[in-house]
Amino acid sequence: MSGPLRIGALAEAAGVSTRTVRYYEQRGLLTPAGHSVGGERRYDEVSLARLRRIRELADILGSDLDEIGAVLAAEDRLATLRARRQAGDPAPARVARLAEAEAINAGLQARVRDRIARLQSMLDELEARSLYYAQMRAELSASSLAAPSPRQV
Amino acid sequence: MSGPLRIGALAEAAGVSTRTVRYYEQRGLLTPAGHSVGGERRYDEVSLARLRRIRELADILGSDLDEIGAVLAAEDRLATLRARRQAGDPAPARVARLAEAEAINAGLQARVRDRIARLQSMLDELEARSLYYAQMRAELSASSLAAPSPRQV
DNA sequence: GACGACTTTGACGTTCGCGTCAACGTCGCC
DNA sequence: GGCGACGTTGACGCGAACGTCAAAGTCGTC
Repeated sequence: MSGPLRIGALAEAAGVSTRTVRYYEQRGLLTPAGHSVGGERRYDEVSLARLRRIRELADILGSDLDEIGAVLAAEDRLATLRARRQAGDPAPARVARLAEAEAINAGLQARVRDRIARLQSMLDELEARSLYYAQMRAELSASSLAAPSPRQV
Repeated sequence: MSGPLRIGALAEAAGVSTRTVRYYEQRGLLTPAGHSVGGERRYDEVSLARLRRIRELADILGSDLDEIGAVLAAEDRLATLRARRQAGDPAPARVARLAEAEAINAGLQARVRDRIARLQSMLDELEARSLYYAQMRAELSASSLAAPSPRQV
């Protein structure tokens, strides 16, 4: 639908500033789809999707642009591998691409799992205390049944 | 065992620089246990545990000292609630403390669960693709059985 | 072709989380 | 009480991830 975007429109669509867009370009995360004759940056739907993905990753992983860049690079590589797929493709090539894709996917999974594991260990401790609190609560209500209220004795 | 620590010993025991220790103090995360007559910072085992906890949280949550501070504050509050517990304690007071502790614990759990959820959603996608790859691999090996190798035909 | 809205590059400012001097004082052991 | 190791405050430096302002050019419309 919507054609080429100027930087302001792109930025607004993604909820970031134009400065941020330019900074991402400087850091190699987002390249304009093209340029106008006068030299203005032009973007498209793909740019927008990528920019949104960057923000999503920032939300998930934290705003470490280097790490986001690494993840994006991995995802890009997966995309090109997918794009290379064609019907009359020699089997060995397909096997090789599949192997690479699986390796990249495994790498990404490892990154994410590692982070989850750290958080999970913290959550485990919190849940353990939670159980302890539940037990305390049970004991307290039991004792209050034994001696419901000072007045009632 | 070991008595009061000077800043250098504390920092080394925790694997950080003395600058970092002073910065944490400035940010309100770590207060010295006391001071020498001459004005040097003195720390103890509790300080060391806290400093290590700060680094642990940084590892788990990322190095946002404000958030780490918030978590520490919550944990501190839990600690003082625990410390207030005594034998001949009126039941209502115990109930109140328990309720507050459970609320704080729930808040911390919410924070952590939220982060885990984000990461988990990303992991889910990766695992989905992983399954897809496995299927591709199965199909490929099936077709290679049908026509094992070009040479064998 | 003029006008207003938008962009460009460049540069300086800001907040974090420290690293790194500098100039001075403290500790504790001989 | 002297000496070397260590600590104190203060200040500037640094890379990250942008915000902000200036001077100039571009875009599309009237």
